[in-house]
Amino acid sequence: MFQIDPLSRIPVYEQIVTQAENLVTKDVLKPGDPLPSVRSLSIQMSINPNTIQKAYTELERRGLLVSVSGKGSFVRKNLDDFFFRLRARQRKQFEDLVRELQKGGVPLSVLEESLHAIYEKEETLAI
Amino acid sequence: MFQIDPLSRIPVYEQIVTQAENLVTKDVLKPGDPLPSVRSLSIQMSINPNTIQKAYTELERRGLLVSVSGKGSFVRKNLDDFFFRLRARQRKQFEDLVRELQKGGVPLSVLEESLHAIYEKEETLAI
DNA sequence: TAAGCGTAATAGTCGTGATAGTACACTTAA
DNA sequence: TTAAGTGTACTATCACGACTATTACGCTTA
Repeated sequence: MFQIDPLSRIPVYEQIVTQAENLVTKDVLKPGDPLPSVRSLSIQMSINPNTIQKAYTELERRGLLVSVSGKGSFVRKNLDDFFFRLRARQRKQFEDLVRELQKGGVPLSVLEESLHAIYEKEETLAI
Repeated sequence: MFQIDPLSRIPVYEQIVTQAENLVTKDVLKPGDPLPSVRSLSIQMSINPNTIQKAYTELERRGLLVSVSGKGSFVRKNLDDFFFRLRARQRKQFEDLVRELQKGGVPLSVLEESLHAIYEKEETLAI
């Protein structure tokens, strides 16, 4: 379900969070769907339960899932708020980097080229 | 010379490296120019000498400056290699993020808009 | 009742960033 | 020659975040 790179400089819990967000975005995980339990994921991926829990706690904070003691964790029914804030975070991340690169003297044309080169093949279906 | 934010999640030495790169890019620091000594910068900015040295070592590794024992640190005469690798790093940084956002379902149009909104006022003079 | 669930708490390991202090070899100017 | 300033090296210490290890509690369900 999740592909984790333990050698990455990106924390494991953050990798899980991002991948869960992508699965929901792609509609692979649908509202109401159960997520793997903390323990089962922990065993399956050889990751400490605390790390899984940290990811789930963050996902709940972001409005992607709801956790119920004794039952499990489920994708939230109403994802409007989650999607709204996700898009805001993504846009800010992009804009922060672009501003940095602009400060570093990178011309607009270079970024435009890279952008289109990446998107050229698989055009995303607009909102 | 450098504006450091000690509260940033970005390491101090990395802030120095980036700002030095920007100064060279903007031609504020020219080939042959001396950089402040490790000690003077350390005192002036109330930063440990080791942190300054770490930044200078990285800048030398990146081909921006040359350090001479007993004399000082100077902006390298031939910056071709430095600029080439800097541009490659910047482009990779941008492309990595764009690919992540594409995975996250962000449509091209949104990134295009953000990109142009940031660059619209101050159009960089192309290479 | 027993198994599985989320949750909480504590303690320990590890790597990195930063600090503090000392020391050495070199260059330059007095 | 001497003194000051330079880059460089080294060790030790601290703080923090990510991660691990372990135990425990209360809940739900078959």
